[in-house]
Amino acid sequence: MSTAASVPMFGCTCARLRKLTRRVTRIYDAHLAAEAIKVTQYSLLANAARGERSVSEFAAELEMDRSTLSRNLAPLAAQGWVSISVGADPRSRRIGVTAAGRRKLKAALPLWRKAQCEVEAMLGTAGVGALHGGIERALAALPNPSGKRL
Amino acid sequence: MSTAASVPMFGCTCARLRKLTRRVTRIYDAHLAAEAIKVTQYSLLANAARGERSVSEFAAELEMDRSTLSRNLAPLAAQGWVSISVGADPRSRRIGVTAAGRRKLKAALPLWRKAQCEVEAMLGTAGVGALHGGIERALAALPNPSGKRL
DNA sequence: CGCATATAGGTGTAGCTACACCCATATGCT
DNA sequence: AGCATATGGGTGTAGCTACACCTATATGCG
Repeated sequence: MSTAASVPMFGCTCARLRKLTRRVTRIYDAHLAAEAIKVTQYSLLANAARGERSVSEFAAELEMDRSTLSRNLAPLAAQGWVSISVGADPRSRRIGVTAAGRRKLKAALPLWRKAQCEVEAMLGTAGVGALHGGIERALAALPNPSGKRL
Repeated sequence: MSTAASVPMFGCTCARLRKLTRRVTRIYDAHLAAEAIKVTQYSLLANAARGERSVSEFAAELEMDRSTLSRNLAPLAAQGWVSISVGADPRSRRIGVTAAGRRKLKAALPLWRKAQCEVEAMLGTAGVGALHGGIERALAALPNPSGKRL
């Protein structure tokens, strides 16, 4: 019977997701504030630390618009945490982490860990498992919007 | 055994969540673009249609900063979709939907539905159930950051 | 009544996000 | 070589998000 069709069965998936994201982001940011870094920046920095890449490659991994990534990198570069150098193809840029960036990462790690633990504690082992399961499943199932090349 | 403690067990919950939110938001926005409205605005409008409320009440329900809500309402007011009138307490504002707002809502509903159905189809009945379950569970379990009153 | 405090909402500032479009360089084809 | 096209990245514009702080009005108490 496939329980009818998708309408008031649940609320708007997107809205629920955004609401949860707002909450979770606030929790992480509250912890990371002591190191004056936001969770979005921390994630970017941690990701950049996994190896030098071009803006496009980086953006593709994060599934973020290239222009968004460019802009998000700007404050990190301004702080001297990431390096942006010209690649072999002079149009391209190599995004990497600086020594200061690694130090920042190291300093922020325990704060990130506290946030992560706090969330997991509140959710409970089963809750966090269910949430991550749902997220991973969704990330695996949802392709990017049809023709769009972001 | 409680599978160790929260560190590399999963990636960063916040980052995963944000990534999924980016993807899902793009899908909804792509569909709603035909009516020149974003999913965030659609949600706000639909929510406003449930009855006139003050900015604070509205913000509390959405768990959104009052200032964020104020700003997000501005474009809707500019389009003439929501009304912002002075309440009994002259400091307060009553947020409501206009006739044009209801028309917009009506016009956008099928587009929203298409987006919702598309996501559900891609996730599958089980997938969407798991995701919503995880989200609802998390929303129920996570309090707002300690002392913060947003 | 008059003042201290609390509450409602907005501003300033800063960062995240994306689409449309642009410029520069690379690449492929003739 | 020369030109069409593709690719890498940035800008313009617009909206979402939140914290710190401000203003104005309401409320409570002596």
